[in-house]
Amino acid sequence: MDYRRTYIRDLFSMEPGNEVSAFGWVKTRRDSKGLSFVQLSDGSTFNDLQVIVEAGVLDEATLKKLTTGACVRFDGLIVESPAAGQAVELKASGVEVFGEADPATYPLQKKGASFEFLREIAHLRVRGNTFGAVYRVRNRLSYAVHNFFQARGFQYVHTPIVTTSDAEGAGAMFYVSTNLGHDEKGYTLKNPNPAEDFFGKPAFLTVSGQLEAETLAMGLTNVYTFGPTFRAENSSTSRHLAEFWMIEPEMAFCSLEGDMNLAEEFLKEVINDALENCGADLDFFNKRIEPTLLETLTHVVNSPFERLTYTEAIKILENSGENFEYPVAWGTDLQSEHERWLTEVKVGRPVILTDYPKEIKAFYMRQNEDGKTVRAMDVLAPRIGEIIGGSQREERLDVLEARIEEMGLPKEAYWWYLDLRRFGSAPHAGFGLGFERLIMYVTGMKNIRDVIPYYRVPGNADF
RNA sequence: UGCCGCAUAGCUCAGUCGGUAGAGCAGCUGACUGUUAAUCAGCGGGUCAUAGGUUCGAGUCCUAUUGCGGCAGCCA
Repeated sequence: MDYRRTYIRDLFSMEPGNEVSAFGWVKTRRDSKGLSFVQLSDGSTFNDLQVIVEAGVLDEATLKKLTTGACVRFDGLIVESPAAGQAVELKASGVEVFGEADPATYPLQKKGASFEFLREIAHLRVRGNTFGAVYRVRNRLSYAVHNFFQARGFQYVHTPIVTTSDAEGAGAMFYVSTNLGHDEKGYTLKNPNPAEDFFGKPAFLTVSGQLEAETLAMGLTNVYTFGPTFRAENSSTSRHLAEFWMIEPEMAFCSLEGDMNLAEEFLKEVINDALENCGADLDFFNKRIEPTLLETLTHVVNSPFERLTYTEAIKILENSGENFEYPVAWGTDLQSEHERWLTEVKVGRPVILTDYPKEIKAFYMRQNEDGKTVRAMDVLAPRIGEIIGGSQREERLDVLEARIEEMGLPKEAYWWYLDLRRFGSAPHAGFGLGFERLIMYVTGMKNIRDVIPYYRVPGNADF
């Protein structure tokens, strides 16, 4: 056996008459007098291969092993299908069963399992229609992300996953330590002093690669990261994970306008890539998960994003006549209900909001001339809310230092970040995009736990 | 972290006024010569999340705990 085999995806385009072998897992078997139909999947495409087993080809004992979940190789002939539903099928001449799956205990069935139940068997859910499709789209989008940036001369950079800088300010962090003992009572801290721990100081899992990506952009010009990120927030919602994948481009010689252009181009291109390359999967999502999916995605690809300043958005919300649970007022952050109304009701497609009050945004965002707002942008999308957050960065040393002091942040910790402004500072901008939220948007899946193979949330890190 | 909801067969669920457990699917046995969420007939399958309480009697009412989910905050 060799990895060079014909995937089931490729068998569908073969001429009838070809002698082939098909490897995969049995989805279902339907018996009729004289012949059996086996649906076989190898995950290479949404559609299953229909295998015809005529009476007498296999002995009764072998046929009985072809149950849902069993792993097999069928040998046979590609033939035109006489029935509707598929153009070609495999007429079996022989089979090898690699692994049986006891039907009495195999937990997957062909019908009606809830996503909540499937999360408990996350190691098997990939074999179902929905999760096979989710993971294929996830793969294609990953590829499209790299294509997008590489085609524009952006260099892929790897920022650290373990960091001793707790200064990003993007959220609660996981502590990293080797200072762990284990005895019959359980786990204990061996030494409470971080100075004697592995790194000689407290260390954490990264919450963002942005600050490090900025250093790399100040030398490589246009860069991007695409890697895992960790947030220890106790947030249990359908759109938060403790471990998620983030895409963070950073561009030298770029303003907020350029940043917005990149964000819009990016979303349109990768969504269009999925439309062109994951057709069967997206058809399934459109049929079974989110009935407006294809319409929405096509609309997003073909129409310009609405761009509003924060101040304009506040005015629109104040005049909306809507009875919001939380009041709208300049200077406070928009609530989920406000963002949803803007993007879902008012505009009906993605909205980019810019120039937020400096008090509700991070220290590194570039201050506007008015002294009140900063060059920040959020891209809001219907169904999922905030999908991108970005800004033009403050490149002026004095302004940045003043802001750090104003916010009471430890200036010493930012010595290397401030060096970027001391030596060859450049106007620059970037954004962060949660990859799982992008997948939710493209697939229509409602819960972020269902677009990553193994999800981590407060209280759950199984598998 | 706060608020709300849910927990009954392997899965998805019903269970009326508090009166002693039901269906579909899955599984098993069989029928059927083209099925594709196959169909048809039959069979087996339950500590009603856990622990207390109220009651003659609790799946049903009350309390606590655990698990899961939704929303909010935080954000991506």
